[in-house]
Amino acid sequence: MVYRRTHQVVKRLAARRSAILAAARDAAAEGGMAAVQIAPVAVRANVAAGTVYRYFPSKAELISELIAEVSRDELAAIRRAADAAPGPSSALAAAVTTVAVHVLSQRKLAWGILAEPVDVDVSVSRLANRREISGEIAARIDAAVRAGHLPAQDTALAATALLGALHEALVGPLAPENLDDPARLRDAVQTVTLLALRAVGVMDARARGLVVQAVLPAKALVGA
Amino acid sequence: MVYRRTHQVVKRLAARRSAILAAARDAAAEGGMAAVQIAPVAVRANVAAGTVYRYFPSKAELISELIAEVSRDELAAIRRAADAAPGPSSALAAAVTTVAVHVLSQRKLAWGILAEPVDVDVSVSRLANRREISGEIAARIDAAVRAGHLPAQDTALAATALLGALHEALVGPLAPENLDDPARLRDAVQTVTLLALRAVGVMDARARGLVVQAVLPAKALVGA
DNA sequence: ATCAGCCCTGAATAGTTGTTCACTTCTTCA
DNA sequence: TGAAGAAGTGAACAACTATTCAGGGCTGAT
Repeated sequence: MVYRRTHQVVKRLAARRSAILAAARDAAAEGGMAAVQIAPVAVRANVAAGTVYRYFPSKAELISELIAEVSRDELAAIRRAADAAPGPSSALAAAVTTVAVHVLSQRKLAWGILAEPVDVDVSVSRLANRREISGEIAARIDAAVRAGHLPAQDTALAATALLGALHEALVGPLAPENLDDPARLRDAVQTVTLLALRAVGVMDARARGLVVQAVLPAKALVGA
Repeated sequence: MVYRRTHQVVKRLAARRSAILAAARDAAAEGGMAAVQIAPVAVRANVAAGTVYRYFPSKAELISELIAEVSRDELAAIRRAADAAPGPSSALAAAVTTVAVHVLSQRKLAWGILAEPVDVDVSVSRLANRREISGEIAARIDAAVRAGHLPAQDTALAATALLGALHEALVGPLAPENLDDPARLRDAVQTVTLLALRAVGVMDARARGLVVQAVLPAKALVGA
């Protein structure tokens, strides 16, 4: 053989792969999953349509990786926030707030990742990622239950319901309008977090305190 | 003119229109909105593809009417259940339970109507219908607030969050599996209703009582 | 410098599905 | 019964996009 991949080439290939993924992400953030089409993505990434297929075997695979990437980031943020909290209830509040803030910071992208149309192959991948996030929330609820802060309950169902409430209230089509205004945004996050905590059984008064605690550190993320 | 529509013909036309809508509804119930394609719907309705266009100017229009029809039924059911309740809190509980039961009785259809892909024209219609249902729930929350049963809150946001929680927990991809089993189904409805009531500020103990009250009459609907 | 082998290109292909329309069939009424 | 007009048909058309592939260009060892 008279050709072998040089380190430089390997790096360029990796960069190109990232560029394609980033282009897909941008497209999704702008126009939802429907806007993630091979030709436009290729243009954004400065490659030809055919090149995309040298990096991803199919569009479904590309979208799956995109979803996995975004979900990974979100899960890590949730864990970080929750682990930094002083107790199980605070951790739950922090987790919920983190989801709310994340989802708000990229509404269109979140919508695409969470709910928009996709074919079956993608659904499988998406489902796995959502399960992980839901599982994380469920674990936090469970911890609070075991600590005696919450009544016993079906934590998996509760976690799913909480995520549904957050998503619908914040990024769904019925979500409030002016969420670009930081003050409104904070209000929305607080309101929804309060609802979520009460839903799993935190007393109203206590919930209000937890919300305030949780929203403070989360503010830093809003810019991100 | 030597031709005028006879009463019989008018009736036949109306029947055909209904048949097409029903075919679309069936298709959606079986395979989601993606399965609502002109050709298959036409076959189900025993007409040719072209005939569909004599009754609906476009696919978007057909789907919009389908959504409107289903939403109208749901809204009526919610109002009926809530109005029959003895007080504002019971009414809210009844409304929530009704949504839960309805959504469960036609999961695929509900999913399609609520969340699945559709083009812009349809989104507008869908949005209007969801707004109505959300508004109805908001009104019920508001009534309970005014009666002093609940803390003051952003009722519109709360209503949206509740609907999101219900949908995600009951028909979303993370929903529990064996909801065909009636016992499980009732458990799920109860659990989710409890979460919803607590979310808006009903005390745990009182919420449990309301749930039991609300689920009894709603049982009748499950078969429907 | 040279050439084997890989990467990239983008026009062509193929599959899907909404929509149209020339034609047929049916309904009404003189 | 016959003609006017409406309703129904379904094959053809059109638009959109994922995917392919034959050929051009670049990279790296000799």
